[in-house]
Amino acid sequence: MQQAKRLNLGRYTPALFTWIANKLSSGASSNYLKLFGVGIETWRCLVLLAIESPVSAQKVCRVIGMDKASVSRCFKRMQNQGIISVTADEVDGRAKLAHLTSKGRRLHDDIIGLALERERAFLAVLLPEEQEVLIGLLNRLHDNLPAVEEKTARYVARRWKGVTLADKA
Amino acid sequence: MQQAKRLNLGRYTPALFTWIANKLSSGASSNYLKLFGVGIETWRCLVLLAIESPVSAQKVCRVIGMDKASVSRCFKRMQNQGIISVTADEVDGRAKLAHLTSKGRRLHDDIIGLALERERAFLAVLLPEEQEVLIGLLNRLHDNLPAVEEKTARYVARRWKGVTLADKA
DNA sequence: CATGATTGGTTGACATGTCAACTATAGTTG
DNA sequence: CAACTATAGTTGACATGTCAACCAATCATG
Repeated sequence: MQQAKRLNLGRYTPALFTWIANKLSSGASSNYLKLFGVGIETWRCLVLLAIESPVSAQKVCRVIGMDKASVSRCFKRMQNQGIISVTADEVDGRAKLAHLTSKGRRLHDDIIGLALERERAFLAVLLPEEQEVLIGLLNRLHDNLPAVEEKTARYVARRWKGVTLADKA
Repeated sequence: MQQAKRLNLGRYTPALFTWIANKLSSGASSNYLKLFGVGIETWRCLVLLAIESPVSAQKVCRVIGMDKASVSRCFKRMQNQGIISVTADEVDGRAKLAHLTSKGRRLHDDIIGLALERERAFLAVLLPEEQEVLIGLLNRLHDNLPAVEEKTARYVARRWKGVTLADKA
């Protein structure tokens, strides 16, 4: 069985996604840091807090796809900066609830203008219909991510069954 | 002038890109680390080395979009692991050239099967025509990234001219 | 050819992202 | 209710990604 020997970089979608996302995120992060003193993590939490406050760390993880370790550390930082206040959940003793403060609200309202401007610039090369197509494709691909890991695990089990790192060293 | 107060997360493309790319990359990285003892950075360099060897660090930066600091450290690691050998460029005394070793070639050929399997699983929810549309859109968006930073800089200069962090603290 | 600007690469510092181990509380079930 | 399991959050460790400062070699120009 002949195996493909090289990737075509211009058509290898994981690389394209990584490249685009990294440049977008790091550009955003460095702008937010310079102008507002907060990074992209805080901004992501702010986005959800502006939609729903109070909110638990858990919910942030589920909705924005951040790791719970990131959210935990980010909440602590935001609390120190006065962007959120934290209370215990009265129903569930394990959970903590983050409440957006007025300072946090102002910060959100400052950043959102820049965030939307960046998105406009990013999508400017696409026609409105193409933007709709893109959003639809992205959402379907996003929903498919769990299946990618499942299929990978099955493939690895088949193809590399019993092979360990030492065998290849 | 009324400003949008919240983002619609399901339609905010920077978030969708970040989410998809992070999950794809970290899933790939953890698989490559477990099975082959190398991370996603090494794999990215390997991809280019399989297409073109020898290659300079500079070229890797340009083609794959990695930062030169990452490439520099990655090359050093790969050299220690015997995946590449490094020679001086005879034409340009500053440049170093990375040559894929036979061990590196075997590693590449092992990983590419898994990488392609992951891409297949990822794209499985799209029809072939949709995959073509996606690739086209991604390439156009990718080419537009420099313009995003330029436009952002102009917007910041207009909107936040002379405002410093201290003013907002 | 001398000088200054540019380019390839290295390094330190730090932001971001992930995993795994751990604690504490909730829920489930015999 | 006791034992088990699941869930929310914290923390340490480390992979990845970026920037800025720096060195050395090259290039461009007067």
